[in-house]
Amino acid sequence: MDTKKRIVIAEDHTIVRDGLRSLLISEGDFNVVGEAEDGMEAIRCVKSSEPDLLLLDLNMPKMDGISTIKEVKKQAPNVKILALTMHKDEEYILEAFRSGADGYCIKTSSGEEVLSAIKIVLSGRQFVSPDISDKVLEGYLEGKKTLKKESSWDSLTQREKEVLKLVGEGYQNKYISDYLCISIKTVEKHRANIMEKLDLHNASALTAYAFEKGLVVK
Amino acid sequence: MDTKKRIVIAEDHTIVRDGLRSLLISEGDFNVVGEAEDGMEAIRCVKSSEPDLLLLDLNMPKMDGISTIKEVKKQAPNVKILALTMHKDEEYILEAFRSGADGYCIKTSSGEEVLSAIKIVLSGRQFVSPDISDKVLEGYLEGKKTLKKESSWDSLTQREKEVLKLVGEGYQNKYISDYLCISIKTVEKHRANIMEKLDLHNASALTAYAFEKGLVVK
DNA sequence: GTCAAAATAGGTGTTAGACCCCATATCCCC
DNA sequence: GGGGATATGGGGTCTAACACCTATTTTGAC
Repeated sequence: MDTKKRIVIAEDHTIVRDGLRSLLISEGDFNVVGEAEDGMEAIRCVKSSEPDLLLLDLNMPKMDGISTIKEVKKQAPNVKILALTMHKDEEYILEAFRSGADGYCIKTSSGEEVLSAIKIVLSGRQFVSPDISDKVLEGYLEGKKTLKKESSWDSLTQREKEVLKLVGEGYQNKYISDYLCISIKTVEKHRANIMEKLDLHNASALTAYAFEKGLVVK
Repeated sequence: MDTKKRIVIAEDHTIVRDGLRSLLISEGDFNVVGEAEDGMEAIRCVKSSEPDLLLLDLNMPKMDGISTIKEVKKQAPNVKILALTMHKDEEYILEAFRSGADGYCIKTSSGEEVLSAIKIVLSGRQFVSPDISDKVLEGYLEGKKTLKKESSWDSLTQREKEVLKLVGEGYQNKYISDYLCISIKTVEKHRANIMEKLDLHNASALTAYAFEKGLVVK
């Protein structure tokens, strides 16, 4: 009889997937019973493989990570989900947990950390990368503040998004004020509000954010 | 006596790095003698560890992959370099090879493929992922087209690209000057030169350009 | 060995933007 | 009608960024 825990890996980058598999297998207690390259496939794979745990990269094509979590938990509530993200998506932590994730590792997590995260999650507890646990704790305690941050994008008003897009495209306040037919001071004010909401502090960072959010198309 | 080949892994995502290490070690013929989280560190690490091969992720913070390849090959010409990329940087294949890369794997490569790529490169031959080899061949044949492509981009010097990447990541001149161990005036000068060459006139525009060129990874 | 390009760095300004303060008009919601 | 969010503007200060000037050292090509 095999008491090894059954795991499905959902990760679109083959190299990374192979690396994760090697990591899990070398540990000894795990069996990789399925692999998926996008969210859809992950859902099908969980259905057919009936794993104990799904190791899920949140940044995959065809289906966003949050939706995938929700769908998996709906179809197979007993499958534990450890979310993994290679990018700067700390904002989605709360959303991931609310959607049903049991653990959350980020890009700075070590392989060792992922392994222990898997064990913790399989034991029924929750896991968050130490690097970000403070943030989440804050969020649970304070409630509003981090909730706002997590949905920081949603907290922006239409006008602010409009200004942000123009900033992201490299225009100066003077040009933006002319373009929108408002005072420079108003543009500056919008900018200040955006920066406060997003916790950013210079024009380059704003531009980078606009690109990350897909507000500016390259 | 240990005849295992010495390898340095340069990859900023710890999870991926750990996965790659596990993959290499499980194969049996390789020793991971050093690891780096950005280009600078990779260069230092190659210097001190004297590996047979550098497994180099091209998308890392603080220094672009091409510059890293050039610098490594300059300081240690005998070290083989297998470039690895998680993103859609097929455009840079030619530039990578021209800069001194010995092999090129993309995100769709399997662990197995990376292992065999390493062996091929160590044996003195070149390797390109089958998925893209056609493109490269085309590029070699047509020649000019791929080279001409981005004139203003090509007019930038290596140092300028390096500075541009840091600017694009949202760092200020002061930080950049400290990081590169040069005067803030020099950074300003580079910035001015870049802006003149690209006909851009503020930090946001520079950041936007860096993103468009894929210099900054989101 | 010469010459051009690249990288380095300093001086002296101007200006755009970040960070404070403040006020007003509109709108929607309870 | 009061309260909150939104959009609009103005005051000021201070610093990073930018422009334009100079000059040295290093590097590589010819």
